[in-house]
Amino acid sequence: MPTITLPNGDKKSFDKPVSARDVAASIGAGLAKAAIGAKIDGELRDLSTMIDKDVSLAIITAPKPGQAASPDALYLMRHSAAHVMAEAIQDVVGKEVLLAYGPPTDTGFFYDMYVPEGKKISSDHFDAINNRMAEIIKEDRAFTRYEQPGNEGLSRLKSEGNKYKVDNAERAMGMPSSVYKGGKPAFAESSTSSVANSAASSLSFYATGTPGKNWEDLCRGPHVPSTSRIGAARVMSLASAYWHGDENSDRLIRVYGTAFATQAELDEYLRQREEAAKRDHRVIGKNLRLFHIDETVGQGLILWTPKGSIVRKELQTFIAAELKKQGYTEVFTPHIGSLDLYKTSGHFPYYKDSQFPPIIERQTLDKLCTEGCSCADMMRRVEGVSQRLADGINERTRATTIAADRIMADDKLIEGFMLKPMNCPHHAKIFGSSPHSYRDMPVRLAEFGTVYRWEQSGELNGLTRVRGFTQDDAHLFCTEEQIPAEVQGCLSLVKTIFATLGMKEYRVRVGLRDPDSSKYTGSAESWDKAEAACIAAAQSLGVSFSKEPGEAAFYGPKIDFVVKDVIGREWQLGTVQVDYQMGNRFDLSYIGPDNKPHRPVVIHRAPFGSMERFCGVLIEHFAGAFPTWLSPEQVRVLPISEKSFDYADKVAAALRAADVRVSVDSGNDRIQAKVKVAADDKVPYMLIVGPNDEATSAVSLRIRGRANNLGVWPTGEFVRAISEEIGSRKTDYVLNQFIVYKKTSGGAKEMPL
RNA sequence: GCCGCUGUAGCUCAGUGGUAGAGCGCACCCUUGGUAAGGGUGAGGCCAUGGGUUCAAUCCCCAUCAGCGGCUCCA
Repeated sequence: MPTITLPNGDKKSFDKPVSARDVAASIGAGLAKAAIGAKIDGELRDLSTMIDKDVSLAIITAPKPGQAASPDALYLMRHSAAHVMAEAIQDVVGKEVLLAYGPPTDTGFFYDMYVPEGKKISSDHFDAINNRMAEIIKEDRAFTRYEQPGNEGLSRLKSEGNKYKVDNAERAMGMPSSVYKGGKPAFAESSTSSVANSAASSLSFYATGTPGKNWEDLCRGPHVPSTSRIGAARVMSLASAYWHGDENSDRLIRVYGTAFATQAELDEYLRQREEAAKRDHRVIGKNLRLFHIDETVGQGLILWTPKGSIVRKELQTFIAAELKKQGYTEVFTPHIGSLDLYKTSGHFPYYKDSQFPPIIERQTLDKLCTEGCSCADMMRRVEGVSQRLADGINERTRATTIAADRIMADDKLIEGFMLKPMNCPHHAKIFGSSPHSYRDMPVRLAEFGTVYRWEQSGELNGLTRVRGFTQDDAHLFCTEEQIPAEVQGCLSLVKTIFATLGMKEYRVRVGLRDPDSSKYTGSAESWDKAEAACIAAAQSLGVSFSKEPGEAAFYGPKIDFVVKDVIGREWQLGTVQVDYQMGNRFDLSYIGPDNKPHRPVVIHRAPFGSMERFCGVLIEHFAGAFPTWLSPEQVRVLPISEKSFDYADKVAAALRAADVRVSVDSGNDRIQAKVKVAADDKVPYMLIVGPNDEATSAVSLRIRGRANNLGVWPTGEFVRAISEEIGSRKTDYVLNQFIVYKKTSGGAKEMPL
């Protein structure tokens, strides 16, 4: 006698077990028709799932025309599409392809498969696979679930000779894998891949059609009722992946695909991908000559060309001005620091894998050579030192105070320098170089500081993942009471800058400590206060934020910024981190009202991450069409013919005098070609000048992407308007002024209001 | 770092076991023009680097480097 509670609170009672489909039908024929799955007590299940006890139930429906599919609906469709794709691949490429693991993802799904020697999947197969998928979807075969007792199912899988499925089954049944020998945690532990319920005394299979007759797969489900409910699906790309993500294990082919409720949505998704590809900052950066990466200089090292340098510098000037308003003081520090410094800070040897190796002093090198120390010896020595220091630091981090000199005295075998991986040690030394009273706090030291990190070569990517980058860094040395206000200040800075750049959508993640872990330094009481401050600050922003326990650094809670660009992609930028540890490591203090020394808390903050990444994100956000104040070239004057070159120069000189970045296209192309080129170069304003304009001391205005051939406007007025737009970092100001001008005046000779 | 794909003119890309082509860009000439490409001529390449196979390699094989797509990683 199950009683079923619906999402609106209604209850329905039945006198015998019913399927979710039956419940949908009892509510309405329309709902039953639209239903593709069910959420039973919060868990996504097949529509055919039988219900024999009291539960809460939500029917998952295919979206109505024009409506977006729910995440649950997409999940069902994509998980089902993975089966369809796998079947299609086995039809097209061969049954020898062994299936491993095929879950849905955020944007689609993939299926990892083992392709035996002699067989190959390539993009040449995509058309055939897509066609076969379309056929299967059209055949509208039912996804039919059936269960087999665990041992029976297992021996069946073993007889089929697919060790990957055997492994999945064994894991699902809570058994140690008899086939996978790797040491890494299994991906099969995630809920999407488990093929049985937690009890797992039986295994579930899904036939795409009739069991024993049609294609089948070991699978936990759930699925849509039948293949036609998938809507539209498509194979997207190939990549390699390892079994269990373990590089010592079998190499599998990962075939990516995606599915949507309708072909129109799939087409739209593909269109968006094209749009995103067009915005690729690496492509735009090359076309617009914004930056250059030269393999002779080194991977992941950015050469900022003149145009890109303007964008970066303008951005930096803007951020610096905001920092000044907030009471920051600017400092400069060198790009390297001695190893001792990083032993104190813990960077060496803690993070040695993500840093460039030490720069050894000539004296030390000479000494080592004289001793007959080979490179291998030296590496071992560095490793040995590293290990001992790491062990020592590990032990000591539990103590509330670590005397810097104790760590520094630990080992003098290796002396030298490191390219700095962070700016904080230098800043801590600046703070520590003079006495501080509580009356001076907080001390806010800001630096656009360049740091170097050893990113794995496969991670490097344009401007967004590099080995040398300049952080918009600052360290706020403050009292514990000042934490909330300082964190708040960091967030308001971010808000101002995002607002100016038109990045309206962003969210923050507040990383909190894992309550069950003891790896954190500092007292529970301090943590509570700092976490509360971070949460309160995030709340006050008025944007969405999430609390993420376990995501804090070991030395304090943090706030991460994730910004959404105009086409909806998210980018992780910078962080604000509260640090209780650094004051101890560097033995920093300020004198409190009690005339005794106190430890300052340090807030690290680089809200935009790095200038490199932020510029990369901005290039994609604006698709290279920067607002006027950021544009490398703000105005291009296009003379109609040689006759107007002198006048064009005069116009350009007037703009230049007003600090506008302007150039003159004095090529001998026709005006059409000059307009085309200026548009390709994404110059915000084109001033077309010919004899007519010269006669009236005017310019013919054309605005990038907004309006063509706006007609004439007095030169002086344009200079005034664009100066206003640039000075206030606005967009559209010139256009708006022009519209006002056109409305209120009859022609070019009159002045606008 | 691992796997796969790629590397030909400044850029985007064709192409061939007998040492190379297009379009754009660049230079020059004609054209002197009114809002998204006027016409012509020309310069420009050790075909990523190093080995090998071959009478002969840009092409086939191996290695290296770099880029791309993934995986893993990101204090």
